[in-house]
Amino acid sequence: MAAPQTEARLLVVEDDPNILELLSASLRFAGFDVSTATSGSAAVTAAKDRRPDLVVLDVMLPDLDGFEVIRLMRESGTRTPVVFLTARDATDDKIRGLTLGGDDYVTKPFSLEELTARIRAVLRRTTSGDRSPSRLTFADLELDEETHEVYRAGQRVQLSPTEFKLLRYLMLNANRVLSKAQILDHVWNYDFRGDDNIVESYISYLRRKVDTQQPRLIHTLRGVGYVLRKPAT
Amino acid sequence: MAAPQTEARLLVVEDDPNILELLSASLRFAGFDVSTATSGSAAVTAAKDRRPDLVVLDVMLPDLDGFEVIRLMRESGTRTPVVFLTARDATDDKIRGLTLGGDDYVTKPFSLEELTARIRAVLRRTTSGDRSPSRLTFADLELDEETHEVYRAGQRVQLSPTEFKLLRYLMLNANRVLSKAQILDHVWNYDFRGDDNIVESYISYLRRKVDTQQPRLIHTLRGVGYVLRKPAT
DNA sequence: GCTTGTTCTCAGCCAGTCTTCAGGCGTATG
DNA sequence: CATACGCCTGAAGACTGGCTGAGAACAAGC
Repeated sequence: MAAPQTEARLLVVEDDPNILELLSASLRFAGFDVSTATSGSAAVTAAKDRRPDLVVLDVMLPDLDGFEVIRLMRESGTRTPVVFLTARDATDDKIRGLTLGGDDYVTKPFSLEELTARIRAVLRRTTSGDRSPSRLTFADLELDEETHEVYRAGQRVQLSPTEFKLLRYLMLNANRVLSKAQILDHVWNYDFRGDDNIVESYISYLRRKVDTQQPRLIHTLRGVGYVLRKPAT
Repeated sequence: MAAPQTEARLLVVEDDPNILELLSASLRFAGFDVSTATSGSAAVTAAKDRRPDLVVLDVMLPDLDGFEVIRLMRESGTRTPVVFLTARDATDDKIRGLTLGGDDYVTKPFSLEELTARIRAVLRRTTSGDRSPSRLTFADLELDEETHEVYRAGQRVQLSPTEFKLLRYLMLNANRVLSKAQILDHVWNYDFRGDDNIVESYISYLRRKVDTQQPRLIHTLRGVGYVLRKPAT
């Protein structure tokens, strides 16, 4: 994935080895410079040593919880932004107010699209003083990551959350062929256990909503995948 | 086969001796430097010792499964890309997330063409940052491995998946005479039990689609095989 | 609670694709 | 020159991948 924030340094803190592997593999592949820690105390040390631009932090850790980790990091003067990973139910008071400091959180199970979008958004806010585009464009398609508004040829189009995530993923990877497996891996939650056909369904929905007019932008490559691109290239 | 990634070092991990033999022989012939392992634990050791550029890894192994192998390899710091071999049906839990780190998978039974194409694609993506050509050319033939687009003399030509694989195989082996048996072995799935005649059929289809104009590039050597080459040689 | 929108599954359908078969043609060989 | 063999190709039928409508399952808001 051609992430705009290429080379930003992330510290990923997560004790479940499977999820840690999932995260670090995909964030690295997305162009981030990733280091990892599997406990709260290791995280505090790593943050001091490596000075990451952003921390991805599971709130449930074996030793300290995520909020403790942040407090310790802040006490040593670091003002690193954080994206928290929390369980679905966590209506915890603690989660509240997280977004106040420019931080954000994502609930498990998340999709990688979701997480990387949040990371990008937080980095956008905190680095380079707010002055970066939250708007993706491709041909006459426009997608605003902040407001979740989508326009085709200037016309506003209403998308459901999944449709939006799928379109964003296609736009971030415009002109790149994406297999159904890749789309499933990135756009759907990591615990989704269904078949490929759901991708076909959502591609179908998207086409109906954003690709009814010429020129067609969403193309099927039979046996290979889908690609967003201008025809006749 | 004149693979672009000649000399890349592969580690092939597969417990079925027949398939292992098939794979290592043909990948060696394709120009890769191949070492092998027949169990998960042997694979981990071999990866540490030999530092391959890519691992071809059966997910069904007698001792550890493929995912365990990867995790152990990653824990010892290796960031080697992987192409997994999986059973067709395996919509299995585990298969999800495989494409996240730039890795890929091929379902059994595959064709060798399929597998080497995936290996090349993964190496292309992971080594030397993405911008290497996915385009094969021979004379006025162009074939894009990523988008599956084919041009003859600048004209776009539509090919079916099998036609595409056959042409790619011919192009990768331009100027080399290929017997029908060879073509069958490389382009068709290894469990294909059919007649040579299907190769003739597909050569015929290909000629109709990409070889209608002068100079003719696909030549028959009666009793021997086929060859892609410029005439008057 | 109910309503509304959304997610996901399922099954039917269609176009395109794969595979087989058989007849015809050309070339090599006696 | 006759024959056999290899190759080419049209036709036909089976099969498959992808698209979509219908609806069940679920969640969110009222």
